[in-house]
Amino acid sequence: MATLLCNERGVKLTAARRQVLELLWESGCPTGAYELIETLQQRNARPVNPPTVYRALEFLITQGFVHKLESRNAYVVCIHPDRRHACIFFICADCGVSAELEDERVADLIDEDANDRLGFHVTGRVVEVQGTCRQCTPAEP
Amino acid sequence: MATLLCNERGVKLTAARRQVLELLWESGCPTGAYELIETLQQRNARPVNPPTVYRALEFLITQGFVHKLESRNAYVVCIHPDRRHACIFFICADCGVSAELEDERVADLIDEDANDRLGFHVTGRVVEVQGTCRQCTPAEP
DNA sequence: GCCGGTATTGTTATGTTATATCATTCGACC
DNA sequence: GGTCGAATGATATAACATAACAATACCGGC
Ligand SMILES: [Zn+2]
Ligand SMILES: [Zn+2]
Ligand SMILES: [Zn+2]
Ligand SMILES: [Zn+2]
Repeated sequence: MATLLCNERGVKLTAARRQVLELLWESGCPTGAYELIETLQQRNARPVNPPTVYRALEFLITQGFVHKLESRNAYVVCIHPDRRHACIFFICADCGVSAELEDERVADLIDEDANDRLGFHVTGRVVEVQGTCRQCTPAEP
Repeated sequence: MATLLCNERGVKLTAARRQVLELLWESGCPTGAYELIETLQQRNARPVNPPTVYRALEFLITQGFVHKLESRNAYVVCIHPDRRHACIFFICADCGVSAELEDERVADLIDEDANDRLGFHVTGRVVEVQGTCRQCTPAEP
């Protein structure tokens, strides 16, 4: 999947990059860079330095395979890396999972505010919601 | 202003806290914690350690006088600290200024998505927009 | 005024996240 | 096989943030 997209785009999903992406898939949760470093280290049975992982993350983010959760300093796989999208992250403060949702309406409102009220030219949006997921929210009485 | 609100709320705007708030007001821009530390150090002509500033920031954020910009690791004064509000930050990548805008509609859409699509209980929202402000955006031809 | 408890600040150390820099290796192409 | 640019390795350090405990300030009751 990511391999295909990389081929199409003429960029290389090298071993290091693929490994980081796999780790994030397996984790399923937003994961910190240093946690990735540790896991990689164990798997490869040799030292992995921060730049290795940060460079891989930079690539994966640029290619749209991974998002950074700014409010957590954590990284998570994108659920639809094949197209540009305006997404919202819902991050559970209890169990740590995050859910990515697409909602053009939010992006449109933001862009509208930017244009009409500020004359601001939008290049990117960070929308991250804190709270508790369904599993971690006790049912209403 | 902040002094009044603190009195109402029965909390103290001590010297350290007031100084940090003043610095942020003067700066007018999102400012990093370590920049605040340096400036404080110079003004007071004595060493200022990180916990001093981080504790002040924590207080100011709790009281709603200051916001943290997660995507910048920077802190900025709130433009309407007297009431709870759902705000959006527009951050210029060029000159660094940020504009805070209130828009309930965005918050409502987010909450709607959270409820209807995820069963997610929202406790907080981070909405930060990257781009260029009016001054830094060349006029259309 | 003094005492005792609580909030705040000082101090030191350390944890966590991220990047700069330069050397080395890899891989495609000629 | 030699050349060039991309990618990785390796070391160091920058930037951001908190833990832990000691010292001090503040405020009530006495
Ligand atoms: Zn995505
Ligand atoms: Zn949860
Ligand atoms: Zn505000
Ligand atoms: Zn600007």
